[in-house]
Order: sequence, then structure tokens, then C-alpha cells
Amino acid sequence: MSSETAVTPTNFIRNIIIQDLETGKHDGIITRFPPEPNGHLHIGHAKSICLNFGVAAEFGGRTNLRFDDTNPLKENEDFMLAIMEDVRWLGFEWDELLHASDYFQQLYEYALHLIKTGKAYVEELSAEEIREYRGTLKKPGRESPYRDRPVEENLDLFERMKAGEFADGTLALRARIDMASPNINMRDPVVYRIRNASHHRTGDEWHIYPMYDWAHGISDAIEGITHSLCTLEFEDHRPLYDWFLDNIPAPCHPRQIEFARGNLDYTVMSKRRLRELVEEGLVNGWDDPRMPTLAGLRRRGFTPEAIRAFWTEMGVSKADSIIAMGVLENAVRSDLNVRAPRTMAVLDPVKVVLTNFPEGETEWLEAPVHPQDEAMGTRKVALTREIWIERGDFMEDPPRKFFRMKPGGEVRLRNAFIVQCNDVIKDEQGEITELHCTFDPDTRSGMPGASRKVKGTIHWVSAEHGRPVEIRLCDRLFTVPNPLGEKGRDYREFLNPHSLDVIQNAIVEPHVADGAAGDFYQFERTGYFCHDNVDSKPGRPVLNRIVTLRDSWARIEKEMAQAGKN
RNA sequence: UGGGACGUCGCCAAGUCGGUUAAGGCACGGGGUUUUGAUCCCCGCAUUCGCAGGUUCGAAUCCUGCCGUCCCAGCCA
Repeated sequence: MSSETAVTPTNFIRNIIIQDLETGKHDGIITRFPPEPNGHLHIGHAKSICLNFGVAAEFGGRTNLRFDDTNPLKENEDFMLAIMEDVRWLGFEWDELLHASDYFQQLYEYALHLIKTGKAYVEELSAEEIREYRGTLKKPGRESPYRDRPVEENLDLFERMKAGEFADGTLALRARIDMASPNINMRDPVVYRIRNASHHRTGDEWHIYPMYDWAHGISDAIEGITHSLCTLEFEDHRPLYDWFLDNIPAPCHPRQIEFARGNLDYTVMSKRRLRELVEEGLVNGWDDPRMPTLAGLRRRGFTPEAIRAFWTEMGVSKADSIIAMGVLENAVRSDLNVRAPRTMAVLDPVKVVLTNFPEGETEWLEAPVHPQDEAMGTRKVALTREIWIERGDFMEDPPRKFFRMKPGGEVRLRNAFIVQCNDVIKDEQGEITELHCTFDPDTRSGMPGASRKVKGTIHWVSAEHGRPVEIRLCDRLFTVPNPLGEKGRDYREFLNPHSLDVIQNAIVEPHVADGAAGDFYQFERTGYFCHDNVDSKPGRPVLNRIVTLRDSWARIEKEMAQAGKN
């Protein structure tokens, strides 16, 4: 069971597809998710994954996972494996697993066709010269002196490039389009470059590698992709995408449609930035629970159901946007709320002695695993004379609206009974070490007096039975909404020093300490937590805080503090 | 006058070809339920669609002009 809604919000891409199906342009649709295996997937990729797989599934179509592996210098097998794991974890299974490198031979033959039809030539200008000849955004470019090289010569040179006769960067194959085009992508783009490098899949077979623009559209066409969905920055490439397919005997002509990337505030999403964070040791790897990578979110405890629901709620458009992190967090809360077993855990313990509770005895209480879902059953909770409660749940001199424990006041112990605080014991420093309380046996859960109302209910754990665990309080990675947008400042300056606070000895109910990776809980009144899938080991449990509960009391406190200042 | 795109409530976002009252979610405010100040349930929340004109009986939707934001000068993707 999950909280995912069945609602499919409409969007412009979906509308295009519906139209193409209705007009008979297509009988069925095929999409693809085409990552370059040069890094890890992040929450932004999840948007594309959900879109591509989601829309195909909705209309009975298919979706391929295709690795865009045209640059052997940056890509490797490990990234491929990690990406496959991430896509599957998100809940999607591809129809075919493919690679741009599967098409290297076909791509090469199409290039031959382009040369033979006089639409491509071998360039001898250096990369720097090409840049000069390209012109600028406002000024047209100049034609290369090699632009009118005879076909036979082009064929010969290209053949020898392929054979590995030339050094990297000496020659390149260029499409012969229009050096004066206002669209720079059309100014004779490079189609093939020489890379005497080993490719992780094709080994040393190739010495030339196709550029993205050449490989992508053709790969789409070979696979019979009907709708090639990509992000906004490729809008300017669409004329080139179309030009290539129009100038080769392509099996079909997919339609490229661009949509806006999904950005989030309080984080960074570009591969470059994420890589820097990892390589500079600012986080503990790609799967650091604070990272927006799917590996990080998974370790943090975000569920695939929540991420999918989040992206379908957010929709797809062409407007640049930065989504509030709170919206994602909320999607996680609503998914976990219906599924997470409840338990009590004390993060910052202070001891309470129930002075009228018999010494050395344990009373086993029955508590629901989920208050709104009886099917989840009950659990036994041990109550003893000494228990732990949250330090923040006691105030010696509380404000008016404080409903928790205070001297002389009554408060309910969750799943147990009402207690009254009689004594506050402190050490020489004035630090509270113990609270002495008496309980009212008539108010025990299940007893007639249980219905007596008190304002507050607090959670607790038996001092004798509770078990210590390490808890990592995950929070936003940055202290500002847009760390990259602060002019004149480096984004690293805004790393949140409290993005990963560690609590060494929090106290949990025994079964939580015995849990394993993949187990998650709601610590009542505190938040959602899960076992860290890397560091949590039997005998040494480590839990991550996935997300806090909504906390209107925190808001009230903040307002009161604010009011006090003013 | 390089080219391409986008601007609807604090954050997302419906709103295809103009037709009486501008979806929905999150956030927010108010109320109710509650042994989680959680959840859940009600109610409220854009006379207004970047701005200014124009066309029209009627425009967020059409036209014109401004303004703002993003993308493009890798032999990266």
C-alpha cells in the first residue's frame, strides 16, 4: 500500500501524444530515457524517468533505457550499473537496454552517406581555429577552407580517421550546413572527432566517436522512438536533430519535445557541483543521505513511491522553476504516514523516576503499531520505574501554551497513563538530572479513567529495556534557497553545518535496534527514520532521520521567541 | 533588431482552436476530531492571468509594443 494517487495530471507532452494517437500519426508510442553514464542520477533525472516511463505506460507504449555513451573519456561501467540500479529502485523496468555504442557501425555508415551526398567534410582546422571561424552569437561565421574538399578525399580521410591514422584533435568530420545560421548549432557542427581511446564497451575498435547531436537523433530513429523527450537546453538543437534525420535514409523521424528541468531549492543539482561535493569531501560520497542523488535519497529513506508521487504532482511544463524542498519533503511524509510503523524513541534523554511504580518490575503495555490502521497490529511496550523522556518535553518555567511536562503539572505518557511531576533533581551545574513523578493508575490505557483529558501527551522509553542507537539528523545541505545564485559568493560557503548532526545515544524500543536496512518507522512526535543502508550493522544500529513530522508547536515557539525579542 | 524559449496566487501548475463564476496540489489562516501540538475532517485563500495599448458583444486565451528571466559561440551531453 502506498499513498500514491491515481490522478494523472495533464501536461503539454501528454496532450501531444494523445493527439498523435487520435490522428493516427502513431499506433503506439515508444520513449527512451537516455542518460550518459558519467555520473549518478539525481532527483532531476527522476522527473525525466517518471515522464518517459510514465507516459509510455499510460498509453500502452514502451520505454528503452539507452546509455548515451559516445564519449569514452568520461564514461564507465560503474556508472551504468549504478544508473540501472537507480531506475529499478524508482520502480521502472525498461523494455530494452541499449547503448548509443550499439549503433557505432550504423552511425558510421550514415556519416558516409552524408559525405557522399556532399553534406559533410573532413576538417583540418584546429579546435581553436574552428572556434574563430564559427563567429559569435551576433556575427556570422566564416567557411572553412576545407569545406569544399572533394567527396573522394573526404571519404579517404574519414576512412583513415576511423583506422586510427591520426592523432586526437587533428581532424574532425563536420556537417556542411550553414556558417551564417543565426543558430550556432547549425554552423557546420562537428559530427565525429578523433579519440584514440578505449571505450568501456567497444574497446579499441573505434578511433572516431560520434558527437551527441549525430548519435542521439539517429539512435532514436533506429529504436523507433516516437517522442524524444529532453530538457529545454536542447531546444536550439532541434533544427539540427531534424536536419540530420532529413539528410540520411533514416527509418523514421522521431519528434523531439523539450520540457523544463526540475530544480529544487536548498540544494545543487548539476553533475559538476555534485562531483565537486564528493571529490572535495564536503559530503561522504554520492550516496551521502544529504545528496539529491537517487542513491543519497534512497539511503536517506525517501521512498520511490514518494518521489514518483512528487513528480506527478509537480507536472511538466516549459517554464523554468525551482521547487520548494518542502514540497518533496511533504510527499515523503504523506507516503510514510500511511505506511510507517509507529514507535517511541527518545533522542535527547532525561530520566524520569515514577516514584509510585514498584522497583524492579516491568509492566508490558499493548500499543498500536499504527493508530489509523488496525491491520498493522499491536506491539508490546515495556514500562518500568525509570524511563527516559525527551529533555525538550520538560520545562521548569514554561510559557502559557506549553502542554508538556512541568513542575506540578500533569501530562500523559503515550500508550500508558497520566503522570504528575513532583520534583526536579539537578546537579551542581544546575543541569536537570532526574524528574520525580507519580502516576495515576486509573488512567492506564484501557482503564475507565483513561478517557480523562490532559492537554499534553509525551513519548518515553523504558530505561531498563530501551536500547541505544546512533541517529543522524539529516537536514538540508545548504542554508540558502539558491546557493549558486548568491552573487560574488561561492556556493560552498552556504553548506549547512547542521545538515548531518549525529546523536550517539538515542534510546529506542528494542525491536527498532534490531531492525535492518530498509526498515523505516515513525518515531512518534519526532519524525520518520530508517536504518542507514551502509553503516547500520547488527549490534551497532545507525538510523537516519528521513524527515521530521510537521511541527506546529515549533512554529508557535518561534513566534513567541520573535515576539519576546520585539 | 543575433537566435531560441518562458512569464497564471508565496512554490508548482491546469487552462489546446476567445464565451457567463481562472482547476488542483503544497504553503498559509480559521474551526473540529485526536493518548503523536502528527494524521484526518471542514471552511477560507488570484474581480485576476509580467506591463501597456488594441481587436471583439466578450480575451489569461487574438494583435502590437514594452519589461523581466532562462538557454546557445565544447572536437561535452
